[in-house]
Amino acid sequence: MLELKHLRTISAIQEQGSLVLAAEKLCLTQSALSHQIKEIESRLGLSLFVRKSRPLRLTAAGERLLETARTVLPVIHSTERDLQRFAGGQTGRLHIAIECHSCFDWLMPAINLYRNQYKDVEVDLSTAFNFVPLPALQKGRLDLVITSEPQNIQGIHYEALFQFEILLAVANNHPFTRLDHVQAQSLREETLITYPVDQNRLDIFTRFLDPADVEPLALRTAELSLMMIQLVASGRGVCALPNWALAPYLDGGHIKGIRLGEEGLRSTLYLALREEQRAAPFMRDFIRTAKQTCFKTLTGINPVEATS
Amino acid sequence: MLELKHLRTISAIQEQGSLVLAAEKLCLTQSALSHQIKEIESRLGLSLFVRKSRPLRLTAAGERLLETARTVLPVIHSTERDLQRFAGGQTGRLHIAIECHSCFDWLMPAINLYRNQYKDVEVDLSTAFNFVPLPALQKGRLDLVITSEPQNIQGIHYEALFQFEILLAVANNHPFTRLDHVQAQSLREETLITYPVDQNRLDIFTRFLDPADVEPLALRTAELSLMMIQLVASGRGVCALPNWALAPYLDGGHIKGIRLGEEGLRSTLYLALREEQRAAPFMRDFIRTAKQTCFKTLTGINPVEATS
DNA sequence: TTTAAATAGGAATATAATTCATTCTTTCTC
DNA sequence: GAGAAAGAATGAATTATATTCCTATTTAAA
Repeated sequence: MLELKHLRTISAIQEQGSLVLAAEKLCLTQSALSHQIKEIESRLGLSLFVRKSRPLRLTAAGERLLETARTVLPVIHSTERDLQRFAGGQTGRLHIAIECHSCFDWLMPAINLYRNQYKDVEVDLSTAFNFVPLPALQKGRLDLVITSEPQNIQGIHYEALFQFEILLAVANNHPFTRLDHVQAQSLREETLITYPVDQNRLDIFTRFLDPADVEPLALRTAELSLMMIQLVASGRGVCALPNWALAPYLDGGHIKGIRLGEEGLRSTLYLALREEQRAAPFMRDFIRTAKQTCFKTLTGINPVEATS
Repeated sequence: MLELKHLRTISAIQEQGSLVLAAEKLCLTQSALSHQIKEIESRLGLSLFVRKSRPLRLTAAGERLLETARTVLPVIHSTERDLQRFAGGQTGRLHIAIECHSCFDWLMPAINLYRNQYKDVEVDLSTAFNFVPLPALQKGRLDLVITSEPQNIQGIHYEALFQFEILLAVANNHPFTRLDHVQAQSLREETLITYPVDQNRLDIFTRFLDPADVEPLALRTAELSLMMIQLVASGRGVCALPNWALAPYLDGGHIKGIRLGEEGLRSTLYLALREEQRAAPFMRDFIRTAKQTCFKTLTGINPVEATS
């Protein structure tokens, strides 16, 4: 029934005082406005303007419509502006999922930095999934996934962050400290401490223990890497952590990091995102911020410039 | 660019979760919605929905648009409802002008009564004009004029209220009290008290003194009939007032009302309004209230049922 | 009363929205 | 994982709508 066109018209007429001027402002002919008003008036069954009067006067009903025009049109206008900012990639949404718990260490500072710059990008971080992250990313439920296992999914772009090695953290007085590296079999007699997540999401199982068909003597969980380190330092078990998560505690002298297997358990950490958002400024800037924060936060790691 | 159609569509899709259901709700085909979305998306240069997902998910831009839909659509809807009430004559505007100052006496109670019934009819009363009321009525600047001089103007309808006689109020001890009526010439020696308005708007001049080419000895003005009465009672002049405005004071015994001329200065008071508003409930009810209030407020007057 | 300027209206035109018929996707089920 | 079912996208034709052009009519000012 009512359309924005009518609000724009009544508003212009009221402003300009005549159909001729209003038409000019709206880039239409006087005739168009005349027809338009006649149409809406007959549809509503009332008059919006008092004829036989110049400048055109609004009736009570016309005033009511004008009031609505004055409240609605600015809302529409600012919506259009906002949408254009979305289109220009000036703003957007960042629903982030991490597969790697230790990533909190650098991700949080990165998010905080980024928020200063893009105040109205909605940043949201989730760790507990009841869904697999990469398909969720593809379908737009997520916008960014931090993963060390890129899968070849259509429309997903991976941005390499850095390479790292997963080390086995052991107490300073642990017999392993005399070895150059440990074999999977050696863990049969150890208590393994992990994050409280499914085993198939932990590299130590999927890439080290499972291939050798080894199960540790016992398992226990801890929420934070700091808690794991403390347990390890007091000799209550061993745990697998990325070298950069371990680094700050090695200096303390209570724990040591041992290579897992002859080759070491090496990985690259990636930011996964939808191809279509790759070029958007709000996304590019997040990627840049994330990379910079990694350099600053993590010492002793190997930055990667290449992109897969 | 944006149209209400788009807001209605995005809102329906979000509500129903699919194009098929949304189309049904909007009484359109699924194809229409699909085309519509495609069109606005390409015009904006962004996606509103994430494809490859069911139920359809909004993108960040889509959410922004939905937010606008949720604020704007209810406003539009209530505007449409209000306009339909205008069309049904349930509400409107009453800008009233009176040519007869004494009419305050019954008009004010009438307006107060009416306001209880029609809370959102905007009632406005003006007495001081820089314009002539009847043309202003015709052009919609006024909606109701109370006059005793109907003019034959196209599109104006007159509703007769009551007949009255203008009497000359004189002090109880005035020599005129012995006469059945006074001639215009008799006023040559009197001080005439009037409302402070132009003489050609006062019947005592236009219909009594001017035709006889008589000017009173002196003129003075008073704002309210009560003040005039007090001046008259204390012998400081005479004044012409409608019989009904005079009636309450005649009982007090301080003043008397004398007929002006042999025939008396008789008039009928009319409500003038635009023909097109004649049938509107809010107008009909005002006319009814006005008539009833006249009956109640004014004693000793002659009600008129006929309509010119 | 005349004149200049504005609005109203009819008919033709141009534009835009909708449908129909169909194809392509996604999701669900076995 | 294949097949079925439901939903979404698309192209072309159709329909509906809005706009223009041209002109008649009306209004306000000289």
